[in-house]
Amino acid sequence: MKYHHGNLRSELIRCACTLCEEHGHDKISLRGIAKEANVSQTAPYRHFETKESLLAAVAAHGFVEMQKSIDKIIDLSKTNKISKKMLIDAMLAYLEFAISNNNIYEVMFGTVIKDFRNFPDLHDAALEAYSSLKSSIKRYIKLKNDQEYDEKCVKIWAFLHGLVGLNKIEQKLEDVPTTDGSYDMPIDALRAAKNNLVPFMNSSIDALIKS
Amino acid sequence: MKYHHGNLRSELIRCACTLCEEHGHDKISLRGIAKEANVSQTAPYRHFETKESLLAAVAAHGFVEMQKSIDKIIDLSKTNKISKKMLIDAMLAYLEFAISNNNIYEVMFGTVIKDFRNFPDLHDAALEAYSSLKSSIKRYIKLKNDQEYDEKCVKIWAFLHGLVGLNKIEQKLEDVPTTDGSYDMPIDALRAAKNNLVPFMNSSIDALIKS
DNA sequence: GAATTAATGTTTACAGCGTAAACATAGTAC
DNA sequence: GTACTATGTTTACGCTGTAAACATTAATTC
Repeated sequence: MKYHHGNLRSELIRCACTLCEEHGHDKISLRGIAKEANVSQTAPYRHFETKESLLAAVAAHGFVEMQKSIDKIIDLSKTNKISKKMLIDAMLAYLEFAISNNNIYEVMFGTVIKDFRNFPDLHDAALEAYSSLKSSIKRYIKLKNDQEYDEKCVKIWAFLHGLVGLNKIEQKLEDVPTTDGSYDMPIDALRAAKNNLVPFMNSSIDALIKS
Repeated sequence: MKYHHGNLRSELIRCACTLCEEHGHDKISLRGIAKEANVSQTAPYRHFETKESLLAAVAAHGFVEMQKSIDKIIDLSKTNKISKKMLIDAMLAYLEFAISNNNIYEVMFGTVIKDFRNFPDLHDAALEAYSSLKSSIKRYIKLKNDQEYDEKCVKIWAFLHGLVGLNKIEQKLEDVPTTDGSYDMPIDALRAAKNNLVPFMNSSIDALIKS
């Protein structure tokens, strides 16, 4: 094994992403990540000031990947109108990413990273995500002014982000018969929503945009 | 100082709530909580199996308090119809609680507690919160069947929960002029929403209920 | 009411953590 | 080739969650 790794920085991010998604950010250690990358325990400190800083890189990577998976549906380089189906599909892609990258989504939106201003890459990636949501809506519907687009963006993003959160809750409450023997209402309700996600999203998004 | 504390369990929960809200769940230690309660470092283990278990008690307490602050607006012991203003006020109370008890809300809805099934009190308190939201909506509007109420509940709860999440994001992106010198769009949008929260909520909740 | 047991406290101990400091090696600039 | 810088390793420290052994008090049994 040679003394210098050569590409340790990106290797650490890669390992951190893998381990984070597998075990959750609160269950992984810098030491574990270093071991995974086959370097000494303190090697990461040549590339990241703190653990938070490495997790910020994980979060930034997450925003970029999320963007990519949405871009597969809506080509952001174009400006032509998009259909409602396409918009809904993009929102579904958001949910799909959030749920199948649960633990990384947690790093992106949770309390691990206190202040994005300390991590310009992350800050930029997060803003990029917002502005692409906005331009999608602009291509879907004609509204009065920029402020109105922002308002719809906030409503829709909040709704999507909230659904992700509720999905996590569902998993925590899962499958416990209540004292009277029946199952829990919120779980059934969430399941029903998930099983009919397309019509569920269709009605909600439409309502929010027109509200 | 006497050897036995007498009421250590509830005192620990109280201290944990205070410290958690002040510093965040990831910045507090069992040892610190024990010190705050003037007992030895391992005394908490006579009342809580793990740190997670103590935080579960904090979360359960949070759900109960949240409920209380909503009950101040909607008296759950009654069943008469409620006005739209009252419903909106209850939602605002939810947001108010979530934001002014930021760090405890994080414990209630975050990833700290993996599985509510391990903590029956917490599990019950969380279900209670859902069912009171549902009964509020039932008293506000007449819908076809129970399933329809559940669907609206999920939509509204997701929306509220998402707004709380976005509010946290706003704080993390705060006040950074972008490269072209202007300020960030999502922040402005979120601020605008907060400054006009009542009409913002009015239109959104209405749209979701009717969607 | 004394003896036994259970509940609840303390002390000690351990491995794992983030990270600081000192040192080692390898690549780069002159 | 020599100095400098970047990037790696070793060692060390104080803090953490928590297990185990021990101490004290309260409750139960006879």
